[in-house]
Amino acid sequence: MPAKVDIPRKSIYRLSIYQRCLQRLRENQVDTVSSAALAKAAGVKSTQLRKDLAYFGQLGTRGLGYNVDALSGTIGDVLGQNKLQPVILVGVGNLGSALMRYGGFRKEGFEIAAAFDLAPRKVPGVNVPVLAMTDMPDFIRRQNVKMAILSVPASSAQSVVNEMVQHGIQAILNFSPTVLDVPENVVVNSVDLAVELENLSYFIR
Amino acid sequence: MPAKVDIPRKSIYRLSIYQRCLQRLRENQVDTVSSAALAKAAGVKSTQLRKDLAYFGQLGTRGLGYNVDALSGTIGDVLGQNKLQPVILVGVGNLGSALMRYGGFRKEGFEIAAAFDLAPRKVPGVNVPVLAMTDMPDFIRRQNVKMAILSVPASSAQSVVNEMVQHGIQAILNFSPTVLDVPENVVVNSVDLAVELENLSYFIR
DNA sequence: CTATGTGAACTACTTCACAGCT
DNA sequence: AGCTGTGAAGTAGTTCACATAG
Repeated sequence: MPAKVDIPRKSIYRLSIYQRCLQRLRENQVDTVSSAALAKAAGVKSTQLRKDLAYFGQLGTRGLGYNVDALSGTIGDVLGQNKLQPVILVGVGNLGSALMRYGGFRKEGFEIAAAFDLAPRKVPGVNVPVLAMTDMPDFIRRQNVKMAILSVPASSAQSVVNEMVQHGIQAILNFSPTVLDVPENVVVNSVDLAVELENLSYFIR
Repeated sequence: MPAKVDIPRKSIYRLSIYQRCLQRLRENQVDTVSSAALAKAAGVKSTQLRKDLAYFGQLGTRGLGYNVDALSGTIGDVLGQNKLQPVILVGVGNLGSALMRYGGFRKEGFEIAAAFDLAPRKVPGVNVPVLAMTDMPDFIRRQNVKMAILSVPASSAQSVVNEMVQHGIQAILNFSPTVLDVPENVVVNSVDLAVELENLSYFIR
């Protein structure tokens, strides 16, 4: 795989969007698509799409466009979708249990291998074990889990993160409304609902 | 209020973070804070914080720092937090009902005024009316609602958006995994769980 | 003639360096 | 002396313009 260092994070985000559009094309038996058409579906400019894809080699055919299957496969490799990636979820509250019930992850190559909570109890209708927080370190090591979804209250987020990271978690999707402090080699994406709403609120007059 | 046109969107996001940190300072009876200290808490560089704040005037005192109450008030004004902003939520599934139960919105100045679903039924433990989709247009107009949270399946997202926008919604927080097409004057922030995970997946080796 | 790939130009954002108040 | 505010410099990301391949 090519060097990851100087590919913009925003390009990576867009690859996911392209991938979704390609999936739809595939379902519709389309086998070739131009940058213009795919860009339209993804809501970006065609030059941007071509730049994004060019980071990963010459993926298209001049005069013709991109092969849907091949492009989708390449993007899947880049995003690590092509092998099921185990993820743990920590904090089985309102949001946590809703996320456990959300089926969309598996389709995109992720599997919630287990959930953890201080007061573990089964989430109805979901086939994921809910374990005690004290079982987390062991689970991470044994199953070699690298990714975690964090949906605990803000007050305990940092301490949970410290423990996760210490036992091998390298990437965290954070839903707690707080700024997390992590080592250089750990990636955090934060989804902060209040921040998103406030941002919208600013842009309405 | 000053012209919104050339203030970077990222600055607005950061204002929300600063606001949270200020709130904590306020709880601890701190009344003055330096850009260095606040920036540290927010996880940004102090120059960036000062630039962000400078868009809204001279808010600090040279040699001293920023008054916590005053700064928090100004940011609240900018973000429209100082009057309770009504929001509707459309799509009362797993995620939708979890969002309804999430208490954090009100604290930040937002109130879920009503929720809408094709098959409306009360969400236990929440004091928000759940109404039929057909009631939405009227509700938006009568209550003059400008903001919406969208948590419907991808397949119906665009048509719901079209209807919302037609009746006056100006800002949408979108949880559906799809690209929305909206008029120029409508703002959309999308939170796409699969995209966030894929992005993390890319950055772990 | 069509559509990709890409250096060059441009735009947006961040950081620096330091002037200006208190 | 201490800390903010800000033009200037630097960096990152986007768009343009066009050479290149089918």
